[in-house]
Amino acid sequence: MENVAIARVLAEIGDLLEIRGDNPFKIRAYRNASQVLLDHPERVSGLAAADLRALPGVGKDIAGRVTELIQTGVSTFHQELAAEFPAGLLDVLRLQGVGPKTAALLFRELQVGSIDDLTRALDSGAVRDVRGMGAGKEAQLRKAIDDHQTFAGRHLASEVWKQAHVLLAHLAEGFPDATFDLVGSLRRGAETCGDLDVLATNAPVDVMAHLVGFGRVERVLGQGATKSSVRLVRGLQADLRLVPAISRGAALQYFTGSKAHNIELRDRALRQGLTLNEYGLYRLDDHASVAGETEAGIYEALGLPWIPPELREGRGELEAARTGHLPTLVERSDLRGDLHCHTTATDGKDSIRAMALAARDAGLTYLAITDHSQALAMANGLDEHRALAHAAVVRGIDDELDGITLLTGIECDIRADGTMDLADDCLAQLDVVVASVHSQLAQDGDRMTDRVLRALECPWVDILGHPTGRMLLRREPSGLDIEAVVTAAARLGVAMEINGQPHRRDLHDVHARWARDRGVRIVLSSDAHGVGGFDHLHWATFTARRAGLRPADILTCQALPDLRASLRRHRGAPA
DNA sequence: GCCGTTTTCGGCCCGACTGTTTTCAGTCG
Repeated sequence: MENVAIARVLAEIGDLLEIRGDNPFKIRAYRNASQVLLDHPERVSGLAAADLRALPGVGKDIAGRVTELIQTGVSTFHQELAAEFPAGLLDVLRLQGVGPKTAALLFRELQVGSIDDLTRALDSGAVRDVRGMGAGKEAQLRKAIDDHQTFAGRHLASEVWKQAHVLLAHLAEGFPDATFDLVGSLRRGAETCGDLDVLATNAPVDVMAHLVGFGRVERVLGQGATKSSVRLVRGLQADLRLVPAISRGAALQYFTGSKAHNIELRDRALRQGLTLNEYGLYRLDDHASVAGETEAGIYEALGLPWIPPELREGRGELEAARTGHLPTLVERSDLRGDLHCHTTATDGKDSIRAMALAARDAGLTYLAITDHSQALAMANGLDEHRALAHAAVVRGIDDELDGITLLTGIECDIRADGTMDLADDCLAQLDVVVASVHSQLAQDGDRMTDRVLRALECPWVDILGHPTGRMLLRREPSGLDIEAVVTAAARLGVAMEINGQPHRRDLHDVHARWARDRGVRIVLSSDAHGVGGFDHLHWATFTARRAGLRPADILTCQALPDLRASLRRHRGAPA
């Protein structure tokens, strides 16, 4: 059983307990444990009972439920809870403005068990007659159902980033002396965002009216003196918070999150006789302010170094900070080269020369040209003959360029049976080979794993490209057994890619951290298909930072001579 | 239900906005 499946059951237990009105701390315990399993890189079903218990937030009871799930595929506790309420009530719970009390009330008074039931109840006028409801609540529920149908789901971080900067420009135009900071999951470098969070300081209350007047606002969800929410075009919710300048550090900390990180940090504050909110850090006894103007000051007052936002996910970063084990994370400026891009020879939009100059402008000192191989006929993939001719052209252009070195290469398809799409003697004549799966992604897990393991055995494969094949918000990862692949890659000296295309971000941060810990060397790649594509390295860097990677963990942070020597073809398998 | 540099029992993060309730509960982030 996969971790995500176990985590889903635990989370649902939390939801059902909440509708039942159970102990809120018990509900939190199930949700905590769910998140812990989701973040855990190893398959929990393979853990010994003692190791399961050792996971933070997993105690005797939850460990028992997880063990039952692994052994029988179901949890009797979960089934008993689920039998108390219709399954569709959980959809009602997830509507904006509907919490456990409202869901339980609607079920109890009106037998609402699904969103369809709720729609009927609204149409019949029954909802407004329930005590505690009214015409306002009725309208709110109608809007929530409307939004649920139109705007279900999350948004790709790169899309949110674009909208964020248009919004920031609008805000700054109205209030040039104010400071606006992007916070929330976007600042933490997340892959997708549920909403867009902006913090304002040194601004008057009028900034809220200015937000509401923004041309891209479709609907105002709430407007107050310090907090407003709007729905922008494409369904993205934006929240603006206003605090005094003296509280900017505390507010940055607070609104950057994550929730799990903040809860842990507040807990730490309480144990030190302090209380932390978005305005500052205060002593519990006399409410004297201890810190608040800067974010680093908050952490410092709690006896910790400043923690980079990308690490604030409640995955042990506070303990690492306390004991002086925070890594010095890689930065975009540490990247010296890129080993994955495409040109007009296949499905890229720009020439070899244009790509080289763009890479140089992006601060890189080397670039591998890795067009597709013949299996990708749609992309005009290269056969052996064309691949070698293309390499000769790349070498010729390299001779004419200053300030950047071009490497020859290929992104070679891994065929469905695990053989490489180009002959060994062709691959051997190139500087670098990225091996990737592009077809038959729906293969079952065992076949996909065997396929990739076989490809890694090819001695000319230097890098495994976008290992799981996932497309965020579009396509699930393949059934690949990532543990088996990581183990093989470490043994064989094959590097694994963090592909920076905003839809891929593949490897995922949890897997990247795990691969690094097992001795796999990581490569950050743009997979650029045009001169603008080198921006993707920012997203690859975000993922690497979330994984806790340092420059020393990443091959493409090395200068070219060292990089060459580190590639598998020159280094072979580690001893 | 989990957990312990005060604790194996008694805690468990904190504040803003909305709608309806005339003093606050529910929801959200």
